[in-house]
Amino acid sequence: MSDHCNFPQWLARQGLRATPVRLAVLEILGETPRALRAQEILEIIRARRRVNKVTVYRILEDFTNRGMVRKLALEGRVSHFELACEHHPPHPHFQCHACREVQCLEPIALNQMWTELQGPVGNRADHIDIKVEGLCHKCRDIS
Amino acid sequence: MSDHCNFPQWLARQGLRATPVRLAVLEILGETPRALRAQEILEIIRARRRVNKVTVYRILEDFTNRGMVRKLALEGRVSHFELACEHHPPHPHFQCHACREVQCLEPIALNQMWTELQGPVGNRADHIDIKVEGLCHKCRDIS
DNA sequence: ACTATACTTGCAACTCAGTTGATTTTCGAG
DNA sequence: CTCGAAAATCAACTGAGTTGCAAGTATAGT
Repeated sequence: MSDHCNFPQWLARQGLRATPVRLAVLEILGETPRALRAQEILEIIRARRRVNKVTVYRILEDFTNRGMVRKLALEGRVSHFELACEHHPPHPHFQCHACREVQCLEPIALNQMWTELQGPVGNRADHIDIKVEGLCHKCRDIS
Repeated sequence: MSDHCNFPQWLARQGLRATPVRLAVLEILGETPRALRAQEILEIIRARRRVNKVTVYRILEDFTNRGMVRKLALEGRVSHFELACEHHPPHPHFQCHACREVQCLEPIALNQMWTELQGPVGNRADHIDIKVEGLCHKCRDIS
């Protein structure tokens, strides 16, 4: 995904220290072409170093609040995360109901839908999430 | 919402007994013009009669599997539910980030987006979910 | 360097929506 | 009535995510 981003610099601009765990979270999200669950991120980091899950959850929460990462509510209990850097603007997602993986789709013109969707007069829309469910090509080949 | 539906008949067609709790779940979802959390449904039923939460969760799960109810994954841990009867076709949702209530928006032409969004070649899209986040008119008035 | 301070991580215990399995109750056909 | 299936209940569990606090680590000021 966005290997274009300079993560240490990004952290510095946010007034955050470039600690190993924070860098690992950003790198993992940057390397993976799909949205990841917190637990997946945790496991990938643990393949390299010892980390406590609380640290990862707190970093993800912090990044989300700062708008560095987007937290997606795509299915029941688990959240998915993806980079929210300049090279990875908001876009629709595709979740396979077999493998549960979340692919990122190409961004589409949201502004247009925006006005159509505002609903009850007086509501202020801040954000649109589009999720497509189906069967991905990998799972389709298997079955 | 859909007071048009004959719930006992609907249950019969599904081969289910029209028990008080099942009817209550359908009536509550039918009366409320927004998607409800399982816990809200539970509390509303409990205002009328004694029920175990497991019963409500199992009924909601069963209805969801039968396609009588749609289960929405709109935010972290809690699911929202809404009737999926003929008078309540799929549609976008609006969630207020202040009161967390979920309003139902008017259905829009999904078929058109469908083809645009399929993403990687070979993926089969079965369903589209659109969620708008923002501030509802009620919360807007308060602030 | 040296300490004070703030920032970061770790640990253990907790929360809470939702689930499981086994048991009891209720209902409807015969 | 009564027997078997469907439905509801109970208690105990699951697991992603949280909380509070202690311990460790980096940074600024002297």
